[in-house]
Amino acid sequence: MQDEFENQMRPPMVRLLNIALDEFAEQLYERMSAAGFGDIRPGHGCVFGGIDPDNGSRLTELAERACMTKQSVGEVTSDLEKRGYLERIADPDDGRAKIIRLTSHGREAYTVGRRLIDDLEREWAERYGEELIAALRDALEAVTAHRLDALPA
Amino acid sequence: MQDEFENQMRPPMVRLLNIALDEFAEQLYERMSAAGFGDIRPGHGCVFGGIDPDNGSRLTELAERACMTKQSVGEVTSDLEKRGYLERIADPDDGRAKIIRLTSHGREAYTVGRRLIDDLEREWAERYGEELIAALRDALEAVTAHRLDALPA
DNA sequence: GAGCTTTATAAGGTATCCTGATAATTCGGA
DNA sequence: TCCGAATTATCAGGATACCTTATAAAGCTC
Repeated sequence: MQDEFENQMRPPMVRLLNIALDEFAEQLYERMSAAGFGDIRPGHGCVFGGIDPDNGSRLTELAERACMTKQSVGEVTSDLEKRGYLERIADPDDGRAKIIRLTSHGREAYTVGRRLIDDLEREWAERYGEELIAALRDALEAVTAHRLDALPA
Repeated sequence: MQDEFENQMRPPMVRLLNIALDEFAEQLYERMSAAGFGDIRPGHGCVFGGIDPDNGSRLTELAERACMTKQSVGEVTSDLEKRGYLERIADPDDGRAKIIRLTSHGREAYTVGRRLIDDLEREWAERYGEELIAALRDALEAVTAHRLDALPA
């Protein structure tokens, strides 16, 4: 009863998550743009987030890691290929498959992106407190653990 | 240096936020559907999240609270109106404006939605620990505070 | 009352996902 | 060894959730 009353005027969790994500993403893509990668958009994350930066990955792998359909990831892949971030090469071990690999430009974007994400997280820690951001991380990892575990290496 | 090494293999914050939001939203809309509101979609949140359930609100208010354009919120409003959740009535105090009000069906969806969100948050607390979810809430509120503060009552 | 602002809407476009269908290749068992 | 089933990628079309630009009507200020 008192719990309901307490919660009544606090913003719902789904809204907080939404705003926090939006905030982080906004800052990230602003900096990506400033770093010369203005054509990288959130939707490209399903590739950059799952690709093996050294050996490349197959479309099926990327789709599975991103929890998306192969068609969707394929579309994003074509877009990034068109923009010069990726290349598709035939898989020598499987005639059906292709290996999606970062070009040198793609590798650059990948590296810069990772660094910007780390930067942002560090800045959040400085701004809001190390402990608070560590707690945020821990909580998010706990809440998403079963999803992350279900993913392949 | 060691910090970079520690972070290296942990999932990036933006991904964690993405998955957590997706997880919460998925469960919420699943239950909304089970409760008979299967036609309520995430995009409708900009109205339900900002509307005054008693007296209704103007489009401009809803757009400002949702940080969206009036056109976008207007589109969502028309959709919800078509589905019987809302009605638009002329504002007696301003000939330009219309008041967007919940119908009885809309009020039902609103109430059920709020309860389901509270339910979910309570279940998360039971599953992952009261303290962890409280910490998650606190951290998210801290990180989003400046955005929430910028909003009107 | 003229000019600016505010309210809502119309029209059209972009981004990010989806489902269903298709073609090529590989694999596994009779 | 060959045939059917599974796997890989892709094509085509659609749904959703936003956006920008332009318009119309009403209010506000001087």
